[in-house]
Amino acid sequence: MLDVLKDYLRGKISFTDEQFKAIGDLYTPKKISKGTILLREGEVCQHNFFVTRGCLRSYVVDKNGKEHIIQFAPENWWISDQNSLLKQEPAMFFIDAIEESEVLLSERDFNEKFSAILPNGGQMMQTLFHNSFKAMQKRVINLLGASAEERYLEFIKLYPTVALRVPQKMIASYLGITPESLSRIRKDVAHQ
Amino acid sequence: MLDVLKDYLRGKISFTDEQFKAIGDLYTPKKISKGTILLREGEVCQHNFFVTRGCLRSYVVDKNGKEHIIQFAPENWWISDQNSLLKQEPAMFFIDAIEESEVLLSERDFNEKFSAILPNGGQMMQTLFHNSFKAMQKRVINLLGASAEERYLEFIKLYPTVALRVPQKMIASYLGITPESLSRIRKDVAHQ
DNA sequence: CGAGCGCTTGATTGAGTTCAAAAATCGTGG
DNA sequence: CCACGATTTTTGAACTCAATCAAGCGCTCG
Repeated sequence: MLDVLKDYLRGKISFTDEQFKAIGDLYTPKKISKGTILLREGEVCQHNFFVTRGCLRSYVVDKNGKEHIIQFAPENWWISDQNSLLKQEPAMFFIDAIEESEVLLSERDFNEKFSAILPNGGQMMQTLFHNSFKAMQKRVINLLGASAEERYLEFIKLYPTVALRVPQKMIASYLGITPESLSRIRKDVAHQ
Repeated sequence: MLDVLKDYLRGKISFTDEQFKAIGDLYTPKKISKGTILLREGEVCQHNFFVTRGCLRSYVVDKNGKEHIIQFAPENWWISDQNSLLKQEPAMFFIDAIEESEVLLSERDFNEKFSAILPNGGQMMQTLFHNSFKAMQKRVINLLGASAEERYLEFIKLYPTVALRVPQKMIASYLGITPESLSRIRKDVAHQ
């Protein structure tokens, strides 16, 4: 499982085998069976998850019991409730596995330890965080201005692999529409 | 104008008068007249703006020419295109003044200089950034799950002062609805 | 003081929801 | 490996919330 992480990091930052060994020690590998809930709303998040196989998601449950998916995390993505993890506040959302998955989990102090091993490690983590922020901004812009169909097309452009392996009702939940609407949109799109 | 910043910082971090003097030197005060555009989509953002008087906003213009407001920044708020500023990439949005305003503008290297003056300065800036991220997440959740009326009520709870001084069509633009709809929602809300 | 902008109100339209039921797919145990 | 039950997806019909189009009112500011 660590080799997935190694390949991922190669694209972001340079490091020696020794350094990577030290980084590997910051992670605990774990198999997660489909459906397992790793974090519940209200709990304090203790881990950051790097997904090496399968797929996780984060989501909220609204007052009517409806799920709204915030993020999908397939291979090479990380996921957690950043705010809860860093400030040790109650989490805003749930995290669970939507496929049989394998993750590398890291602790709250990961960032400091990572920076101690790799001088630009802090820089890199910050960049990743900025990217998340930018993605979230784009999503707001999309929700404000684009139709359901446009948002769907945007989604499959952005997450082509996720779009194929995830149940449609979850994509609908991510887009903020009903599964019925997504089904109809897909029919329209197929007939151009 | 610097005393507004001083009061603001007092609530976040402790510092001596000397330190504050050094911080003040990182900022350039500027009067901005209503309607002035400080950043355009596609430009590279060079400044972070801390608002000491008036109100700025950031917004995108979609393919149909419609504006969608991302953020309001009244007194004691900062605003910029973080991503553009830090990575020197083209900005995603516009920033302009919706009232006669006064701002303190800081350069790209502000964070390092600020950290050099105040040991926990970097920590503080990071916390502010995390808060922005959390706010953006909440907005996504709201857009996914709440009705226009619920979003409006949420808005006036979160920005009671902004709700009173900003034109309604801009609030509508922030909420992702038309001015007509907002007008009707307000009528409904008034009659309970 | 008039032109233009912002807000309101009304009538109509339309995108997406809800409810219901059938069709397709998945997963599990025998 | 098949069969059966459960879940997911599709389809249809009625409905609803918000958008669009259009007109009128009231400011303000030039």
